[in-house]
Amino acid sequence: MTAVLAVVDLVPSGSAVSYGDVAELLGAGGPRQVGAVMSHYGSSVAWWRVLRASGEAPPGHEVAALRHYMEESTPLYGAYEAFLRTGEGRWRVDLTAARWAPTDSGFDQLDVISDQLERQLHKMSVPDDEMTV
DNA sequence: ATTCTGACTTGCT
DNA sequence: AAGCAAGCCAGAA
Repeated sequence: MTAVLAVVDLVPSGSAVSYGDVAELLGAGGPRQVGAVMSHYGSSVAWWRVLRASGEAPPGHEVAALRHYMEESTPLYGAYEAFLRTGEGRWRVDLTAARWAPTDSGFDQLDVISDQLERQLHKMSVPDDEMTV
């Protein structure tokens, strides 16, 4: 799960990714797994930058998320202002515009993260004496 | 081992 | 646009 959180940390302010994107970048698991992690440990990171593929904020946190989106000027659709005031109306994050495209350094980070994850999955501990293969 | 559940997705009405 | 069914993956019961 630390892997998921690590990926979320990579997403810059003003942009976002879907649960599925994270799973893909991670090269393991699926959207539901990412969602599960976020629901339990998401509070320690910028959770609002991970949302449904449709652009809807995480269930039960739409108001808090919207405040963040407005602060970060994340691309939005619809009557979000009205929603903030009255709680009525539909709105979404414009993922086609906000979706994060990993930078070069970002890819490097992702490699490291997915490596660690895989190692963890295989439950393989690296012998401290020889790591050369 | 089997069944259930969910901050998910996609495709089809 | 909105609802539904089926896939999907892991962890919990």
